Formats: sequence, structure tokens, C-alpha cells
Amino acid sequence: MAQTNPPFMSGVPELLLLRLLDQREMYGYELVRSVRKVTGEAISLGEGVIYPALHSLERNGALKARRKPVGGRTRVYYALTAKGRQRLDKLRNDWRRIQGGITNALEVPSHA
Amino acid sequence: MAQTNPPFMSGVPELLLLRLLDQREMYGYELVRSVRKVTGEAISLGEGVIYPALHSLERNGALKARRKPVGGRTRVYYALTAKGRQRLDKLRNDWRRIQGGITNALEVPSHA
DNA sequence: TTGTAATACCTTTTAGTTCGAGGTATACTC
DNA sequence: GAGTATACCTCGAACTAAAAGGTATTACAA
Repeated sequence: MAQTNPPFMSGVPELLLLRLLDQREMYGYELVRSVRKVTGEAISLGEGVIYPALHSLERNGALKARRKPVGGRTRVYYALTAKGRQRLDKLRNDWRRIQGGITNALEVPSHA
Repeated sequence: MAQTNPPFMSGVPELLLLRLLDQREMYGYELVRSVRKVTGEAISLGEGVIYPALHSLERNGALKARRKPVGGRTRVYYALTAKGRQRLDKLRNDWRRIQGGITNALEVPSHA
């Protein structure tokens, strides 16, 4: 693939994860529930989406991971890096553009 | 694939095509330019997306095709069927829901 | 204490999309 | 007659994401 259109269909999980982690450090399992919550149950991303996405974001430097033992269990907390914040800004802009384009297409009443 | 989430990343081309054809009959090549235009250049779908999508929509009964010779060349005009209109309504709702969810996630300032 | 649910991590397989590139043919313009 | 625009189409590559399966620990009941 290659995108003339910025990732509008894809990239949504990435956008949501970066957005949530921009607020505070979180771990994978927590993000699964958080995504559902902040989208008002509109979007539900399974672990099979979240974990690979987190790993990929960490690999390219958008996130930094930190293992933290909590009550015997170990959680992997992810935090946004400067690069991740830039990436978030970019995706946010892409999203707004796409969203605006579609809204426009849906609302313009007719003609031409 | 299977969607717990309705098609939010995919399905956008389908939504746009149905939306445009809800206004009037159009042919493939025309739709390629129309999509660009009505989305304010935000989205550009190539012929490799448009034509297969049209065929698939025709196959499942959302569109009806009609060949029409125009100045020596033949155009294939597509029109929405009742089923297509239903499909459009569904996709439009899905889109609104997803769009609202993402907007919410992006705008809620912080916390919990 | 046994078992079941919840937490927490992860990978693999499958199915689906979109994209660019390529291919054909006619018409129009210079 | 060469090039550009119109108009149709297909194919292969690249990428997503979804579901399902897998491991292990903790908490809680029965």
C-alpha cells in the first residue's frame, strides 16, 4: 500500500492509542478498556489489535515501554515520546481533514 | 475480517459512492473526479478502487448498471436501487457513530 | 482446594481492503 | 499522426485488523 490519502481507514487504532497515551502512561490491557470507554462504546479494539500496535509504535520510537511490577503481576506501561507526540499531531490533522471531507460529501445536499 | 466495529476504516469508498449515486446516476470515470471534488480534495480514490467497488455493489444488488453510448464512447451509468439506499443509510449511521466516537476521544481533555 | 473468572501479556492465522501500475480502446486537439 | 483526455478494466503487492488461541498469575467462591 501507499497512501495518497493519508491513513483514513487505517490508522485509527494508532491515533486512539497515541491520543490516550498523550494523557498519561498506560498499559495494554488498560488501553483495551479505555478505547471502548472514551469512544462511548463506538469503537472496540481487541488485544490482537492493541498489542501489535503498541509493539510497532515502540519499535519506531513513538512510545517508550517500562515494565512495572504491580501486585505480583507485571505490567508494561507505555509513554509517549517527543516523536510520538509529533506523530499524534500528524494523525490528528489527517483525521480532521478526512473527517471534514466525508462530512462535506454527506451533507452537501445535491447537484454538480 | 469481521466487524465488532462496523466498517469504520474500510467502507469509506463504498459510503462515498453510494452517497454520490443517491443524488444522480453517474459513471465510473466521473465518480473518480466527483469523489475528489465533493470531499474538497481530502480524499482521492483511484480507478483501481472505484471500478471494483462498483462491480461489487452491482453484484450484491445495491446498484443497477446501464450502458449508454455517448459520442461514440460507451459509458456505464450506475444508479442506486432500494437496497442500495438502505445500505447507504446503514453506512451513514455507522460513520456518524464512529466519527462521533473518535471526535469524543480526541476532544475530551483529559483524565480517567 | 478446586475451579473459575479476571487480569495481563502475546502470536498466529485468516480475511479483507486499498493502492499503484498496467492494459485496452476511442476521441479530440494540435 | 502524436499526444492527451476519456473511459473501461484487472492484477499483484502491501497492509490492516479481527478473531481465536496460547501462557501465566491472582482473586474469589463454592
